[in-house]
Amino acid sequence: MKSSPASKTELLERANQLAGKTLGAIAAETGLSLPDSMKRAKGWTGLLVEHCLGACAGSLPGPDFPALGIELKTLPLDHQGKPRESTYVCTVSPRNDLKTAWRTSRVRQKLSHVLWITVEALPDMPLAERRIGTPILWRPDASQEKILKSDWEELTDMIRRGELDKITARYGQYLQIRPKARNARALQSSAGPEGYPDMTLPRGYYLRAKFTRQILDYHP
Amino acid sequence: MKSSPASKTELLERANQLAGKTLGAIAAETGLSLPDSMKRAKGWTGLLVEHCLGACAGSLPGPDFPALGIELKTLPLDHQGKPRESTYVCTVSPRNDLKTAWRTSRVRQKLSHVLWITVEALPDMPLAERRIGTPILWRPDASQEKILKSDWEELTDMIRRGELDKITARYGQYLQIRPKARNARALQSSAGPEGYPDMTLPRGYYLRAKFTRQILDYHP
DNA sequence: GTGGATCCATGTATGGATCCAA
DNA sequence: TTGGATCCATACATGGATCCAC
Repeated sequence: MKSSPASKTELLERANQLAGKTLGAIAAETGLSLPDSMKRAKGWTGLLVEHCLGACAGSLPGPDFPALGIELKTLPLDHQGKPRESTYVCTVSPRNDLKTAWRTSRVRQKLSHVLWITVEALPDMPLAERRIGTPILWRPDASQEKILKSDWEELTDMIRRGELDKITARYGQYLQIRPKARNARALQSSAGPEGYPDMTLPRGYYLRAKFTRQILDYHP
Repeated sequence: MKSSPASKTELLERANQLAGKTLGAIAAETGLSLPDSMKRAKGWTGLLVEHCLGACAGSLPGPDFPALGIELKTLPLDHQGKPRESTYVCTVSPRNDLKTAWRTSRVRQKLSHVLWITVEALPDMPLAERRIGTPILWRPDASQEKILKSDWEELTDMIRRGELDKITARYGQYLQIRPKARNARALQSSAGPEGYPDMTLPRGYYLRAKFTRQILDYHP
């Protein structure tokens, strides 16, 4: 693990040094072993990139680069350079989310400043050959934030009305809520219609792929 | 792991079957491997006995035998048959402890009905040769509970006044508070003088050896 | 395409206690 | 003797995401 970058400039330098390299080459440099596939190592690329850039791995709940206020996200791309997957943002924490407004929400904090690291993710391409792309340092513009805020408020209102279990991934234009758990039987403490405790499936906030595609389109 | 005992009678039968056996013999029967010493396996005897009696290992926060409302504790004895160590009860949780009274406290719940399993624990005796003693099913009598309550209330009042960091193991006649952490640098969330969050060393409630000795004296 | 389901790593928290220096 | 320090196992929470049936 490298030390934390001292500045935005240093962070971008490191990220640019990764651009164009294959995961196999990076793994070899860092001494990490390459898994056979992502099936059993879904977060592997993210951990590898965190390691290379000196992010504070697994430290909660701040951004990956606390001194810079920047969050790191890897983004898997298809053969057209479009995102293949939605992007996980953070967990849904019904009690805490109801206590705050959009301005101070964890979703907004996480998304206020993001370093996107794109990675080739074609299903038939061996992991070792997949290449890192050009890094994108992004902040939401006014129109993007407006819609994110609207989505978040719609979802939070449903939670407030005790309708968490009615929320499906179909709500939200850019931001959606989907399961985020070990499996469908996992339960976490929640809040019922009138604030009473309840157990529900753990969920997370995700960015739809069509939204991250828009980000890429503005940073070609 | 055996199934849970269905009744107090069945639990006592199982405990009596362990009495007189050595840890080596029991480990062999259960297929568990005996550690070289307790230095690196401090809770080993407790886990072994839980296994043999069918306790719900590690399930929180109820008693070891939920259906019976009975807590299991092993008690290491010296060459005179006296307790060698204090007995851990439960962790100190400042916020929760302040919300409750003695009647509903976790300390009282844990101690309301205990099955004590004594074990020889002479320092020079090899682990494999140490023998389990006669089980003791115990409930605190009125005078014991009076003092436990008094100790708990004294300690809880100190926590309420924000004096958790001033509490040493010297307070309390039967019940004391001592560190319970990975090491002295470990920190956990606490509550400051006016309810503000604070970080302190994790601590636990313990029964002094002189108290458990009293229990043994009444059940010779 | 994508909504619902799932997988790994890691850090804490809790439950089982005993160690050891003064 | 014992107050303060420490050790192991296991479960849960969170952060990293991708899988895959429909």
